[in-house]
Amino acid sequence: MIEPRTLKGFRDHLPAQALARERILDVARRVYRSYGFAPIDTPALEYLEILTGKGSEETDKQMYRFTDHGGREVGMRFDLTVPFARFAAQHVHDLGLPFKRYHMATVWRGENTQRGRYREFMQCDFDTIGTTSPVADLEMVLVVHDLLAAIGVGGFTIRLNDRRVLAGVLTRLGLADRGPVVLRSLDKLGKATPQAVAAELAGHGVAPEAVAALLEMAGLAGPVDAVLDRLESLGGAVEAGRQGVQALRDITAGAAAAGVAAGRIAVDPSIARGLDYYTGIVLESFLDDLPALGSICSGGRYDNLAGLYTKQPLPGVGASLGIDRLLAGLEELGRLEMVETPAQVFLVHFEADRRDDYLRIAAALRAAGLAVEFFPEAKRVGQQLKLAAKRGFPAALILGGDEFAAGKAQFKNMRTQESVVIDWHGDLPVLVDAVRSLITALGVG
RNA sequence: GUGGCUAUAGCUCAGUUGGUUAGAGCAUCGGUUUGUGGUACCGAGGGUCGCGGGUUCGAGUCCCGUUAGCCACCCCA
Repeated sequence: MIEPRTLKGFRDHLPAQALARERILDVARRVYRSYGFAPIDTPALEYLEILTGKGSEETDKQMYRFTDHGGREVGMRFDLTVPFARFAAQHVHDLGLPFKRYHMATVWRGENTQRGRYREFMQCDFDTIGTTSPVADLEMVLVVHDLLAAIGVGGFTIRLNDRRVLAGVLTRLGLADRGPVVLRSLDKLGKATPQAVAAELAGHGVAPEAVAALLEMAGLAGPVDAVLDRLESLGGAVEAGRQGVQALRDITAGAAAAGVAAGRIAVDPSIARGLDYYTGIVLESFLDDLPALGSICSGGRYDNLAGLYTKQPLPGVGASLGIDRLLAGLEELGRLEMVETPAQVFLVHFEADRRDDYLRIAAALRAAGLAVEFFPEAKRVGQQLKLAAKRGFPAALILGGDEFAAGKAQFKNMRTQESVVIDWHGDLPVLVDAVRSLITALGVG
């Protein structure tokens, strides 16, 4: 016997999880489309040279790579941004600018696993390229907001920052050339204590007064306007800093104008984002009830997406929903509805010799847009209902010899165990209409 | 990739200083009930104690390795 098992960091998805996942994907698709983002897809496998060199050495090390049967060096995509850069460089002429796309697909990273961190996971990216308009930045924030609200994740906070604010403060502190190191340390705030981060900064040779200024900046919290005013005085003397603060003012004001509740958005100067290619606004979002999970949706603005593949400058802004991390979080919070069937009606197989009647009824219900499962065996009714209950069916339709004789049917609400008798006189459309309205009344139509 | 913790039935766990045929609850399946599920009663299946090696008269229990999970670093969704 071969032991059935899966690779470290790779998982099976059982119906309850897979249904929850598909539901979120449906919501994401709907929200992205509602802003005009169009779907694209790219291959899972690319030439190695396309994928390497864009990220850090770290990502190169984490990439799954091999030599294919034709002797080509290939790699599996580890995010959706790099393939999109290649895609954009290759197809700009057909796309026209600005171009908005969404891409929901699996990516692979050979790194160590942890809760909400796997080696195979799905990302749901959306980006707008070919425009530097602040409207596109604002739209990114709005999409993230609508997305998390529509998924129903509970309380969440979108944390905003702007790379230029950081740059301004760093320049004023004489640390402009130490950017990456300093930002990486500041990015740990929230996970590590301020003292630990201060010690780390000092270890990098940052002067004590600069450490104090950086920690004050990163620790700023509270009302958006107050934070922005303080940031202005910390880094506004430098042009980049001034621009960054202004951009954040624009976006927070625009979000409010678009109807986003004030508490959903915060300006958090400690948000730096590891990836170096962000140049303007950066964003991370957290579940209020599980901030330790990390960001479930992150993004930002970049100056030039595809510089490696084309001379045409392609600025853009976009974000990515980490659906697997989000699912891990929602499951931990007990906020996932664990239903094991996508169907609405369980049709009990009561009398074996009535098989064709059942098939006719099921077909008519399906034609009316209802999802119906017809049990394949004429087993005991109790057993069939037990299975239906376990699977989470909202309703069961029961027709035995008595019902057929009287031209009736039992519609059973599986949650309350209450039955309604439908009098359909053997007239199929009447039965279909009755079932459909009962399903609608249950709120699962 | 580095370090720490963990690993007994599908799940949650018990298992006395190493000592005979490894237990419980829940879940599953069958029956009480050839027409009605989450309760009750009866019964059944299911474990080479993650895997491999070592110490020992004897290992679920001790040691080493390995695989997987969790946590921290790193990085990130």
